[in-house]
Amino acid sequence: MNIGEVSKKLDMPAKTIRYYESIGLVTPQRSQNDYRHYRLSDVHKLGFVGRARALGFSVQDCRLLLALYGDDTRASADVRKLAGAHLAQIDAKLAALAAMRETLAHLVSCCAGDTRPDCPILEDLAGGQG
Amino acid sequence: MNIGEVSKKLDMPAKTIRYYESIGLVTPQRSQNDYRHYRLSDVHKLGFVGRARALGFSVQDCRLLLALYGDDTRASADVRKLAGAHLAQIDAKLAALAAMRETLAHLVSCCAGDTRPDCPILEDLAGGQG
DNA sequence: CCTTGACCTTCCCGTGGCTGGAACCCTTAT
DNA sequence: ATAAGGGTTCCAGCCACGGGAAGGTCAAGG
Repeated sequence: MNIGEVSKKLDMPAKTIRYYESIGLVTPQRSQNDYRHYRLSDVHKLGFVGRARALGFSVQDCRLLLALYGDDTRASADVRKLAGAHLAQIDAKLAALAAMRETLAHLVSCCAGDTRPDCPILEDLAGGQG
Repeated sequence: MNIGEVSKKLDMPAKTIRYYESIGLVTPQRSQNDYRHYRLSDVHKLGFVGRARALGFSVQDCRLLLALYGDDTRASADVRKLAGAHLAQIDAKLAALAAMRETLAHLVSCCAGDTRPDCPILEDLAGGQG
């Protein structure tokens, strides 16, 4: 398969696929005309990476996950540990975002939103906690 | 005030303060020795930006907010609109993150996490929905 | 045979919001 | 004289790509 076909099949930009090759994540063979030639196993790997990325794993994590996936002697504990760490990160991000959201929602609800200049949002940003 | 003093006072890296100058967000005067000299109003602006950033506003948004802040004839509706749009973005991010979290948490809970290689996390990443 | 158009290639720059580091200047104290 | 602790500039790098230029390749049609 050429890169365009893979791109369609996986709904993944060709640019992204080339990028993954450039960082040594999924390396296809080359045809005589120098076109990238993706075997089924390559396409499979790219799909794997795509799903892992959709779950928010970093590309580095994807590299590790791919290595674990290809290792028959892996311990599932290693995978779980990686995923658990990522989960913790997501939780932290969620907490931070939720806190932001609360503060911001409160400020927005306090703002009249009319033609007058008085605005508690700006006042809060200007004054800090005062 | 020199940059170091401002940095300490606002708990904001000097690098960041210089960056904000480089993009024309907060521009201090210069002393004779070419050191940046921050007046109270500059420090105030930087604090404003810091708090807006902590609420997740982009630097571009900060620029707009600063402009609104400095405009006596502003309408609070404009500020509210900006903040509301940002709030919607946060909500979208929260929803996406929460969905990720659910999927990932489920997978993690399904994984034995022992020395055996069998791992539903990898299976899911490999197989897609199958 | 030539062209058209769709594909592919490499390469370099830009994104956002900084951060790290090198190489150098200024001030003060010892 | 020198050392410490400010400050300055500029360049590079981070992450995970995306845009776009300049050019090679392939299949179909006139």
